[in-house]
Amino acid sequence: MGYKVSKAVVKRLPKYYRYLKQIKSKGIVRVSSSELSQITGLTPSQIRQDLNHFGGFGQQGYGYNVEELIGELQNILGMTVKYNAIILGAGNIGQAIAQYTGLSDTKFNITAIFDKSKKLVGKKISDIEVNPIDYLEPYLKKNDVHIAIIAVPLESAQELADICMDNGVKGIWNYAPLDLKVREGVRVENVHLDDSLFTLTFYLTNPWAAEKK
Amino acid sequence: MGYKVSKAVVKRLPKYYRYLKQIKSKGIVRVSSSELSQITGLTPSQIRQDLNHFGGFGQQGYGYNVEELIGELQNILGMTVKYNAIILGAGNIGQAIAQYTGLSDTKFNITAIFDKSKKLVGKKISDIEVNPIDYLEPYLKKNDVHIAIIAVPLESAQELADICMDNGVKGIWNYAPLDLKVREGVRVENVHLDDSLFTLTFYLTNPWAAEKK
DNA sequence: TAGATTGTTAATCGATTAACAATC
DNA sequence: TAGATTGTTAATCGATTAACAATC
Repeated sequence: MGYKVSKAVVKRLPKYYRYLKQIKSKGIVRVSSSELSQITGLTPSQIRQDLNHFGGFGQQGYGYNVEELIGELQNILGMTVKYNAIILGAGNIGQAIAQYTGLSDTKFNITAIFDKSKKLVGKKISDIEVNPIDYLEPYLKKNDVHIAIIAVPLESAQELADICMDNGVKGIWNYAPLDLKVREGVRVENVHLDDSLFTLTFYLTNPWAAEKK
Repeated sequence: MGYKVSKAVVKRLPKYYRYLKQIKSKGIVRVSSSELSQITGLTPSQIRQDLNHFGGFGQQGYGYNVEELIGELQNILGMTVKYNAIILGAGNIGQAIAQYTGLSDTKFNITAIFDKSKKLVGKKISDIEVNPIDYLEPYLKKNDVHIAIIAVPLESAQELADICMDNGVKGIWNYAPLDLKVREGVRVENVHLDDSLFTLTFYLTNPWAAEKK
């Protein structure tokens, strides 16, 4: 703890969390790295290595306490921190995110939604009213917003991201199909849906390329 | 061509495609690996290595012809192959995918949408009528469906995926927050939205972990 | 032709896996 | 205590980067 962690490790953490929750729902109290290996498909070594980046959560001869490990992962993943987020773009994607209920064991908090379309402004999406996009900047100045979720078309994405970054936003969850340019200290996570589809059609088209693992 | 390609390489291909389209729209005709390096942030070496998995598309002393390389990437990524896809789940995510216009330079083709909710059945989403989920199996038997897009809740995802795989579907684009179990020869691409969000909150919560690259 | 830039091999770096001593 | 399983170091594997000869 306190040193760099490779992106490969970070991307596996939510996966551990997901499987542990599943295990817990079956009433299982303890789990070993080799049991986790069987259900996740990762190696026991890798699982132990990954977790040990953040602390020794296991116990020799016993394994890991499921509930305890879930708690640790919630801390590690920032699920216990209150983050205020706003959604830019109230189209299907924006609405889907606003209505997504899977974040209920999280302190993640959507405080406002903005859209430029007059048709959508004023509409309520899971109890949050859609604001005109002009209100974005004043809103950011008045409120403490940590994360901006960008669900607008390609054209306006960078411009809106800039406004957010100019006003203290430190994390961007980007659904627009481009790589946003961000300043030092700001973190972007991209959800490039079409990239993902193309990797699928790639493998269907080139079965010979079939990945080693 | 004809041997295994690592997943890391495959994931960069759509990125190349995206940047090349952008370059082309600026009227640029040729590009070198070092120019591509500057705009993508990847190294020239890596770009040349990646492309050479699929053929020698460049020319010494010249670089790459932008339009030609775009064409090659379209072939490689399967954009020139006609794939029939169906969407399972007509909620926000399903609708967003059905309405997404970014696939226009693709032969990718959404032929049907299914949902279990009576409220949605019969509704038209970009000219495609939503069918009841019971029609899924007969539809698959009658039509040639290559890809199933799973945009249903966690609970029904695996069951529906099984029906699809039993009836010839070879690719699954999965939006449900679980890792689907698939049989030999079937390819899944997961879009785990919450995993993505958690990697974002992870970095905001643990700035010391800030990724090397 | 000379200059530029590729394609490709070799060197380096980092991530995964294996092994094992520590210990519950 | 004996058995199990971790935490952690060492070995292996694979991916990235560097270098350079081939060639347009």
